[in-house]
Amino acid sequence: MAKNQLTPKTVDMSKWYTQVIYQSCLADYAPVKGCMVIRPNGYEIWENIHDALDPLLKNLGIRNAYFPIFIPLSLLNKEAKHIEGFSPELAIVTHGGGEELKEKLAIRPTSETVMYTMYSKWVHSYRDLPLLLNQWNNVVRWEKRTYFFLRTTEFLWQEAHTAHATHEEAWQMVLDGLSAYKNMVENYLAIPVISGKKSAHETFAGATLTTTIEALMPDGKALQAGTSHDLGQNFSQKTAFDIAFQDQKGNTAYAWQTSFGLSTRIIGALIMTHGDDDGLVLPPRIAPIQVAILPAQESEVVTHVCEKLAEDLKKSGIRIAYLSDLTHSLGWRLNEAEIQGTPLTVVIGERELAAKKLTAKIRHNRTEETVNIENADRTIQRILETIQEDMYKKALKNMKELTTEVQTFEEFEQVMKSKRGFIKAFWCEQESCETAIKRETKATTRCLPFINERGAVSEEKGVCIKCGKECTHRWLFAQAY
RNA sequence: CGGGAUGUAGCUCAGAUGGCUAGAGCGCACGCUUUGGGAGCGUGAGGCCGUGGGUUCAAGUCCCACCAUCCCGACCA
Repeated sequence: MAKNQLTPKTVDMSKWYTQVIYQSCLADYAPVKGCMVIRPNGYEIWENIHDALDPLLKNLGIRNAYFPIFIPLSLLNKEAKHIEGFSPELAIVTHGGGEELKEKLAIRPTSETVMYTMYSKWVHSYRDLPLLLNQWNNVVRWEKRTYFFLRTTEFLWQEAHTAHATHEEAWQMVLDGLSAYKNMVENYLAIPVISGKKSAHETFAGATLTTTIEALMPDGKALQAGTSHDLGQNFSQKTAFDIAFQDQKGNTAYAWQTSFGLSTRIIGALIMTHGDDDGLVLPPRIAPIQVAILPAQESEVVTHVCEKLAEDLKKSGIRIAYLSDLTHSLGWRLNEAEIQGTPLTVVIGERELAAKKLTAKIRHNRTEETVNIENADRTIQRILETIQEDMYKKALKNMKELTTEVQTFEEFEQVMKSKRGFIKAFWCEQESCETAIKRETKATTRCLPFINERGAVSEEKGVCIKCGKECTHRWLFAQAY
């Protein structure tokens, strides 16, 4: 009874979303416009994302480093499209130490320019390549409108920046980075994604090509979950950052570069994808607490069994919370675990001890299982794995149900007016059609899906749904977050 | 930056046509009784009624300005 009344997810997802975040203490608005405080419950999710993704990046040979938060404006100006893309959303420091600065400093909206200034100093020979660095940091983009996790003025992310001797090698890194994201998002966050390349219009400011992983939210809007860019030689050329080196033949060459990032935005996707009308639901591999253990009564035997289980689970590397405060009723504690999105809650009381079974409550599908007390830790581990799989399957099923292939613009409009979701449609790749579709339906191109890990796309014969011109690519459209 | 709305207790909100000591529910603290789905009763703490100005004998209430926040658009990860 009287649990905090959440707006049902299907009624108003945006209200639901904000309420879940407050209820679960993930974040709060900060006393700075557009900024949020990430509270421990939210930050621990981010730490787990870090712990899952960081080794995947290290496997690609990427090492972590740290570059300054301040970027002299002159550096940002070196790549024309880059500055053009970011200047409207820069925060700029004009004073320091009580004096007006001779050169104003931007707070980084992304670190290409500071990092590549250094890359230019460090790269002289083909032997210095590849240079593969990443940083976990904060960036600031002065957006007009903000939304918890999805769009805040300051956000946390990881940005990897690599420089290579050849374009082939760089392109492989673009794909490897994207695969690392897909791997992490699907296997840890249990969110299915579509990877592909962005249209010219949606390409990152300063890149020659942008690849993306796109997730679909239950309300039928798409969320860009991570991007990986082929920067070509746009930043390395002599007129920009001059990342030049001598190749094996002694000729001067310019580095081929990539950059890729994944932000705290993904936590928004996590909340929306799995949450339900009772609040947050987290997949086990990312949940700060994987198992909550609740004693139903205060008795020596019950306490003993609980503590033993807690110990065993900890030994198996499972993150547990022992909710033993009996001044809170069992119901209160069950709700508490539920609100935190804890994947599995184990209740142990006299009833359980008499039957030599534990009651295991599974959050995401609201079911209950009884588990032998003997070797319960192993059974629980298995259940957690099943939960992880089931949550992914459920999300995948939802994504498929919300994906429609259309042949005509009328069908396209129809889908956008009803269920939205991903729409697969032929597009001639001209910006005029892309803009017109967006204006008339709110849908934008999300990507041209890859059909394999090497970034291949399928070629088919068709006609553009907007202009009717013959074309060969079926693009993925959706209204974007 | 355009359109709409809202600022009263920690939270959600009520305070109609101005009127006496500003209220409720939830939450919080304490006590007793409870403990298998947010328990019950009692007591209590907690308010520059967003800010500034104006009208008036009298303003939470009316007028003006400002500030802040939220929602919807355009910009964006």
